[in-house]
Amino acid sequence: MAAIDRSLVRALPMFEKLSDAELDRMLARATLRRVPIGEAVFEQGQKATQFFLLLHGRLKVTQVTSDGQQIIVRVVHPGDIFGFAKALMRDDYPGTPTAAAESLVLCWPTEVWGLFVEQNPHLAVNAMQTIGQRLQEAHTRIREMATEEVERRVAHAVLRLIDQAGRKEGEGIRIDFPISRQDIAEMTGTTLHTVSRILSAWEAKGLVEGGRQKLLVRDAAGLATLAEGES
Amino acid sequence: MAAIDRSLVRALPMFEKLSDAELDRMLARATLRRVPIGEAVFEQGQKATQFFLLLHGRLKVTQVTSDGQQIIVRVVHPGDIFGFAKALMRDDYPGTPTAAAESLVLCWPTEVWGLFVEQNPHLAVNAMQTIGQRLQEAHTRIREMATEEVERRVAHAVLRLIDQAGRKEGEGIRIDFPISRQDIAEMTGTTLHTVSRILSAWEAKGLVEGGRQKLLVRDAAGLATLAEGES
DNA sequence: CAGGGTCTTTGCGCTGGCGCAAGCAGATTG
DNA sequence: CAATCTGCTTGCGCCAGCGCAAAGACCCTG
Repeated sequence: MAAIDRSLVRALPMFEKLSDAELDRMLARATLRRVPIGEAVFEQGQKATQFFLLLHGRLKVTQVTSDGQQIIVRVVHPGDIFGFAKALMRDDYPGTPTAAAESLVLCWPTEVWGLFVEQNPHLAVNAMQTIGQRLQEAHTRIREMATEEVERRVAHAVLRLIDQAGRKEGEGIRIDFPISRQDIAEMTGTTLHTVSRILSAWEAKGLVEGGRQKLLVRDAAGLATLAEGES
Repeated sequence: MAAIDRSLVRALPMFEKLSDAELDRMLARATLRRVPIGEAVFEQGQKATQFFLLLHGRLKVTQVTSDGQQIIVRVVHPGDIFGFAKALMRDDYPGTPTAAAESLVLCWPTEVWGLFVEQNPHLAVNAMQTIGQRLQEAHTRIREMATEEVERRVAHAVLRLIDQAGRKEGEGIRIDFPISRQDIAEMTGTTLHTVSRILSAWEAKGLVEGGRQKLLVRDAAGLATLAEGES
C-alpha cells in the first residue's frame, strides 16, 4: 500500500524502537482501510483473521448480550492496536468495533503477529503493557460499577473521555467525536433517560454544555469533585 | 529452597515446555512462603518487588476504594501467577491478595522476570494469554454488572466459582475454600443482605445448600438456567 | 460448657433509577 | 421549505435492592 503515512506510524510508542527497515517490512505486510461512520471493522463472534491499528478516527467497541442488550466495552483511540484476539489464544473476536468518526485502520493478517514478536521483542513487551493497562481500566470500571452510584459513574466516564479524546475549545473541553446519551449510558450501565437527566442537571449547574451527539465540559474540576463523591 | 516440590511446578501449563535444567535455574531464584488464613501476601499500593505463583491454597484479591468500600477483583487458584505488576509497567501492586485458605506461594524478585522472558519466549506468550483471559473475564463481568440484575449476577459468580474451585461431594458440588456471603457480595457488587436472601430462596428451591462460609451447589443446571435469565 | 466473637438470616421502610410515554428540537432529504 | 428521521428532554409511577436493626446460629477459647 503506497498510501500508508509512515510518520503517523513512526510516532507511536509501540513502534518507536523499530528501525526504518523493520518498519518498512511491517508496513509491507499491511493493508490500509477506510471505515465510514457507523460501519464495523469486524463483527463480534467472527473468526479472527486480522489484527489492527487505528491510525485516525475513533471506534466504539460494543458487546451484545444473548438477550440483545448492548454495552460499550471501550473506545479505541488513534495509535491503539485492537482485534488481536489470536495473540490471546481466542480464535474469534470478542466485540464489534464501530466507527464513531470517519476512521483509518491498518490491517495485518494474524499469522504476522508471531513473526513480529519474534523479530522484535519490544513489540511483545509493549503489547503486554497495553493489555495490562486495559486490565487495570477494566478493574477500575468494575469497582466503579460495584460501589458508585450512577451520577458518579457518569462523571468518571466523561472525565475519562475528555482525558482520552478532549480538545480545548474556548472556555471548555470538547469530546472530540460524536457521542450520544445512549453511548454514555452503555458505557456506564444505565439508561439514556438517566444520563439525559444527569446532564441536564449538570448543565443547569454550569458544569457542562450539551448538544446533539456533542458534549462540552466547562468545569472539569467541578466534575472531578463530583466524581470523587464530595457532592 | 530445598523444600520446593518440583512435581507441583512441573504440572503447570505455564512451565511444561521448560527443560529440567531451565526449571532448576528458575527455582534456584525463588523463595517459598507459607501464608496462613487471613494474611496478605502483599498490600495494595506497596512497591512491587516480587512476582508470585500460587502452588497451593486460595487467595482473594481485593481492592479498596478511597471511601473504604471493598470489592473482590478475582480469586487466585493454584497454578496462577499473580502480582507481576512490573511486567505491566506499574511499580506498585494494584490489589491485596489475602489467603482464604492456608496457602503456599513461590516468590521471585521482579528483576528475574526479564531474564525469564528472554531465556524462554514461551513464558511471555503464556503470560500474555493469561492476561488476555483475565481481560476477557473482566469484560464479561462488566457486561454482567451493566445489564443483569443481582440474582443473575450472583448465579453467574457461583457458577464461575464451582467451575474454578468445585469439588464433587455426594449429590452436589462444593466450593472448595471458605467463602462468606460478604465475599460473594463483594464479587457481585451487592450487599451481604441481598446475597443471603437470594441464597435462602435458592435453598428453598433445592438449588443449593448453605452453611457458615460454605456453599454446596445441588443443581448446577438449574442455576445455569437461572443465570441465563429463563427464570 | 459458658461466654464472646463472627457469620447469617429476616423484617421493614425508603429511594435511586428504570420503564413507559409523550413531546420537542436539530439535522437531512426530496 | 415541508416532511421525516433521529436523538434529546421530561413527567410520572413503580419496584428491586439497599440500609438499618435485631435476632438467631455456629465456632472458638478458656
